[in-house]
Amino acid sequence: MENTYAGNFIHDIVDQDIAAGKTRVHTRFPPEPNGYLHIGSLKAVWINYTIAKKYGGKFNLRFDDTNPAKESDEFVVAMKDSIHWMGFEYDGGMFFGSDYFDKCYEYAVLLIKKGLAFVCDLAPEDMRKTRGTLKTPGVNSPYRERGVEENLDLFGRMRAGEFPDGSRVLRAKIDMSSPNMNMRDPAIYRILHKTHHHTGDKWCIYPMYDYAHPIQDAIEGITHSCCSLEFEDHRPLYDWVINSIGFEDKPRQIEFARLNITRTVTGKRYLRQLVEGKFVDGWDDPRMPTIVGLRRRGYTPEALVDFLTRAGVAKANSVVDIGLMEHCVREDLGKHAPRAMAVIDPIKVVLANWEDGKVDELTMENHPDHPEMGEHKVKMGREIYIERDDFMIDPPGKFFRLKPGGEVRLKGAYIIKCENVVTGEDGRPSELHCTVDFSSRSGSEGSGRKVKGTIHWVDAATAIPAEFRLYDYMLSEETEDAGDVDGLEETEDAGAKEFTDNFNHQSKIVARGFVEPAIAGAAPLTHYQFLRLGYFVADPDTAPGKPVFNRVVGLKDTYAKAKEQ
RNA sequence: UGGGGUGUCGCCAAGCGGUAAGGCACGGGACUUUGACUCCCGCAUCCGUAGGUUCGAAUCCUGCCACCCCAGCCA
Repeated sequence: MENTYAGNFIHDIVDQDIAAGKTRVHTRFPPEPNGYLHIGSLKAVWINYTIAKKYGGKFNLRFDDTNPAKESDEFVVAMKDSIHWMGFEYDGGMFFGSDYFDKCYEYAVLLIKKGLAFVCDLAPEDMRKTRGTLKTPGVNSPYRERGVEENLDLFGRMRAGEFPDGSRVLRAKIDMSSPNMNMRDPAIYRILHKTHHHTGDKWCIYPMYDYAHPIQDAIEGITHSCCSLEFEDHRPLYDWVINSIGFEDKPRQIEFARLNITRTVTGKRYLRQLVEGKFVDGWDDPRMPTIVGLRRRGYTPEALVDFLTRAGVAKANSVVDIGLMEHCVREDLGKHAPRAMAVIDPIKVVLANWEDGKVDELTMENHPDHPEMGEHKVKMGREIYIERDDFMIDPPGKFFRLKPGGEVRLKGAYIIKCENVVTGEDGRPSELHCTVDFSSRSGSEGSGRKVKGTIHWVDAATAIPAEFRLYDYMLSEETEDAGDVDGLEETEDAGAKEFTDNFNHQSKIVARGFVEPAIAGAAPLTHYQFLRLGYFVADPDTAPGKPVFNRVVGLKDTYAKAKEQ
């Protein structure tokens, strides 16, 4: 897509590096496999992937699995699938942070020998106490000046499994009075007797992110390591590790603002809570901002990339209106989705002057702007269904659709006139009796006759019952954005409670109506525009003869809007 | 005076000393066998704020204000 959208400051940085002599570009996406890929993490994939492509470089996928307590293969597989579906090819290869555990260990030994790391016996709470506060410096660990030999011996025994979890750590020896908390002798290895999803029981000590990440980047030859803003403070430590170990090719960390979207939650912790608490039907529930969820909701990779492109990349914290994301699918689907007819909330219409048993066959275009997409046939008999909303017994103001004594065009068929309304026991109209103007048949001589409104319909005799799942946003309008929710997390329980209270519990509605036979057997993930109803996608739950469609986005209904005011 | 960041239209976001791009949203009009789509047109005398430098500043300098991140043996 041609883009007149905002530039990307990271490209400027890479341009400068190239001008300064850098000869290649290599990026990576390093997720921890502890959840499903969502739109927020997709931004990171996209940024790193796009930079590699733009500069003819390689892109790696690397699972950052340095904490066996939180990771699993289910998530590895799921994330890979989502990245494949998006079409982001990791031509630099797929790796695991755990592939480098041997190297990490080796370098740790090197740091000890250089006098840049030491084994600390402080208990976790004592380490916290001696770290100081944001405004006061910390104090040196009593174990800080341990000799190299003793450190080597202790570290070796940590690895051998001689000590229990939490009893000791390996710390980088930097500066306990640094104003940057990350530099106050951070732990770089901890003891964790836990089976790793990838290395099994080979290790009982695991490197910390701040130590392992720069090593992983350096070993893979990464040149530009793009991550989110909260790691800015970690960059000095990242560079410290690279320089202390002495890597020749130094990767460079660049930070960008994460993606926030109104009425959407992207913190993995909260998403997990929705799944585990059964607030949604799973990680692929269409209300979820996961890639699998968005896919089931009808988003296409093209629409998602377009959205990320338009939202832009910058360093200012921001919340993008979800309307922009919807605009992007709407635009994509508007071009490619075939048009078809469905009725979600049906009311029966009997065509009084239609000869009993007569069946007409009408031709419907698949797309008004793309004749090459062809057309399909629709049968029509004496009884049809129209949308209940398309009829009003006592319409206020300008109402172009069907009303008593009024005329309306049935899309692709005839103009009908409402002669009589049958009222059901509940007081609502239950059936409409109309007469057909046979001379107005679409495509015929008389089809030029204009009436104010045109509505969609399905043939009662041949339409197939279908289920329509209408999904709303996960957060109500009052809860403006993810930030509102993330701000609640002070205490785990209070945050959790308040978050689930905020979840939009009315966000899934199931309607039962009809679709025309031609699309009843649509393959999962096939898109349609059901005319004014909006864009729909065939759900994977669809079974033979039992179509299920999810709403992607509705069309604007300016009449409905005017009515509200 | 802890440190690190960020502040440009309702929401994103360009701009890098020469006199405010673009997208979404919104408003108006044209078109229309769905009031959608599409197409036109409009939409910041102003860049957090107060000063300063300059012929000239959103862009440079200084002070202030606001918001975000950091005290995990998480990532």
